[in-house]
Amino acid sequence: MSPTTSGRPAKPATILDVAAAAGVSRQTVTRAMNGMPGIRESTRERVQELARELGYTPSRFAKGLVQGSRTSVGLAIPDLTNPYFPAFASSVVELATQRGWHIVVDDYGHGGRSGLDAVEHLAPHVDAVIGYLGGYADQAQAALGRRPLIVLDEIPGGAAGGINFDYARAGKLAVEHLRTMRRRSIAYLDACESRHLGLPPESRDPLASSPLDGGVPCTVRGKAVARLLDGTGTPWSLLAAEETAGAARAAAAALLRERRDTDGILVFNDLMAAGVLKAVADAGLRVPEDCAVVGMDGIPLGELLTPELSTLALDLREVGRAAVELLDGLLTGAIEPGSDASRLTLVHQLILRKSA
Amino acid sequence: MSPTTSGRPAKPATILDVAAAAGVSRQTVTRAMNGMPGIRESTRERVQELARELGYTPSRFAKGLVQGSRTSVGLAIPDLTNPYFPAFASSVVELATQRGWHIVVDDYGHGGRSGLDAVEHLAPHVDAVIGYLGGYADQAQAALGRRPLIVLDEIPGGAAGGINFDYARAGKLAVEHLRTMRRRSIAYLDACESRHLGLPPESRDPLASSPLDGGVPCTVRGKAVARLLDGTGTPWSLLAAEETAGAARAAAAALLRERRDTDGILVFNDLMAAGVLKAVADAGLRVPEDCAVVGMDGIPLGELLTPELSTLALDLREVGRAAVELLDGLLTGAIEPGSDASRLTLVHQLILRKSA
DNA sequence: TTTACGAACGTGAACGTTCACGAAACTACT
DNA sequence: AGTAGTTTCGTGAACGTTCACGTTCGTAAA
Repeated sequence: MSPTTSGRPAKPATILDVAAAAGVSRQTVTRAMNGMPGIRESTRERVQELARELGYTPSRFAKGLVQGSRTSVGLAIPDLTNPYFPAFASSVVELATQRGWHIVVDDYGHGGRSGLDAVEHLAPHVDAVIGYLGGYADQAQAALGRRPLIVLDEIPGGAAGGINFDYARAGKLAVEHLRTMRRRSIAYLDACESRHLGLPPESRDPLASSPLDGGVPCTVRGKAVARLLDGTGTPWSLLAAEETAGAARAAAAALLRERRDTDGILVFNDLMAAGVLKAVADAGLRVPEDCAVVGMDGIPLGELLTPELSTLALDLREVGRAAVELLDGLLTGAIEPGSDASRLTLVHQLILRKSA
Repeated sequence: MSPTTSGRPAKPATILDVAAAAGVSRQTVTRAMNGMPGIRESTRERVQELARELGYTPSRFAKGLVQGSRTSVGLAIPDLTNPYFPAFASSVVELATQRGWHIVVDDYGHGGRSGLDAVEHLAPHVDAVIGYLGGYADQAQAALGRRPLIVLDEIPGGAAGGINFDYARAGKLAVEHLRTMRRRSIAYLDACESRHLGLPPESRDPLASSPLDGGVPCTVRGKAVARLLDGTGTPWSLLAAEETAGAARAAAAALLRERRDTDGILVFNDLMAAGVLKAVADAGLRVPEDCAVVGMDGIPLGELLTPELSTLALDLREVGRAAVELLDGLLTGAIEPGSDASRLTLVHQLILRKSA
């Protein structure tokens, strides 16, 4: 038996319904519901009881209209299926909740949507956006008007704030380590998702999607790694795959068939590296003896793989913290949009486990 | 250079500011912004341009107040760090977005918060909630009043709708398979997080947290498995660990030290099973020859482990779809809250890969 | 010229809440 | 009893938008 007497789902009860039922005024109901002073305790209880019975829920619209917006923040995520993003999102949600913010999430990985689609979907409902937008940041900031936008990875000029990663430094750590290990034939497996290029899908370089030596890497981190590997003077292979473990596994399998001497693979991210680990095992090779594998991201999953994945790790909770604090500064006015203080660069740490 | 002339961040522009700037009325601005008919095309463009320059964003509160609530749905998640939940959330977000809904997410896994805390945090901002609440469902439904609540796993009577899983059937599949494999000494590793008990933390049974044979399993699926294993007549071990791979690894390590003959382990979920896989390898045993491992959930991660994890798999996208469609039915009135149509039971499928 | 009519645009009202006041009732002290 | 102070409660206004009308203007048919 439900506590409500009946099921007349017509109109939701308003504050006036409660006031009438209790024989008091709007304001008294407000005081009762919001724990405000200036009301007799017995009255408060009576009103609250009545409100419960009537199924009264204060309209968030009316409340927001008069009180101004409590902060509700959009979170644009390319793909919740890649453990990197939930790890990041978890940190953001935790810190946002601590501040009393609300997170409205959009995973734009399905249905051919872009980061811009996500922001446009989010825009009418939020006061700010944090997100991995894959190159649409300028247009996204335009869609948000004055409301702050925190872009992660590959910040263009237009966004209010953002966080970058130093891929040159990260790549250097990995490449130097692989050379210390005396690896002579290194490969880099890049991602070929168009969103990393920051251009609409149709304009991406088809060569970069080819399984082997597809011209130029299409991602920022790929470009950084390519520069480093070019600098070593030794030959190296470039390949690209979709940003999934399965696609990476297939691409690495092809690589190991065609370039038998490959003895070290640096991978775009940890999820893809997990696939590469599988491919090396499939080929009957040992990791790291026959072929070392280094991932990028630092997701917890890496420790569960066999062999445990060596990786260029980001402190994911720190990334989330930085994003939230940057946004906080922007919202309170402590940080000027577009200023130096609104940009931040985080660095990777080379974590050597078993795979390299 | 920003398109806006200056930086007077005082008050955000309203529809009246735009109307004044354009020399027209509120209503004309409304028509221009919302693609309504009855306005000259040249006027529409002029108003839109002006709105952009003034940084005008329609107040979602005022709009919501007059138009009524478009559906914004809360999603309460125990722990985004467990790949199961992002996989589920990804499906929910995708389908919700297709319907024009918005998802407000709360990960209550940190800071000692409960599923009820999450719902209470969400309640003032959403029209419905979907979530894994771990036993607080009745109180959560009370906090939501008339608004629909879809509870996953362990539905009590109070919630408007919910999805259950048939653990008896699932456990049967696993136990029968282990017995077919001639496993003589089976262990079940349960989770000991209090939220699975549906009781506040302080009231959980301390015995169940002990590493070995800690009395009675504290989760619903643990109870179902215990019943099945008791039915086999053969001895079996019960242990419990926190719901992380690391804790599961430690618990399984202890088990393998103290019960050397253990040759089959059924695990609460896939994440914990990943830890168990590690523990078995740590102990110098082979999977599945020396000790078989079966997980539960069916997360994609399982395929990346070595050996690949056999598991009682749910179709996670299907779980999300069911939740969204149930909520849809509740919101449109097609489904009566609490009716038979509002409850749903999904079944696991035994996927045999390499670990059993 | 009148009439009719549609296109383009404007105005009062309403949505449900809180804020800033003011009014009333009750208490305590002279 | 009179007065001051405090507690409890009520009322007009405002928040920014859309809805349901009205009004104005121009054009074409009568």
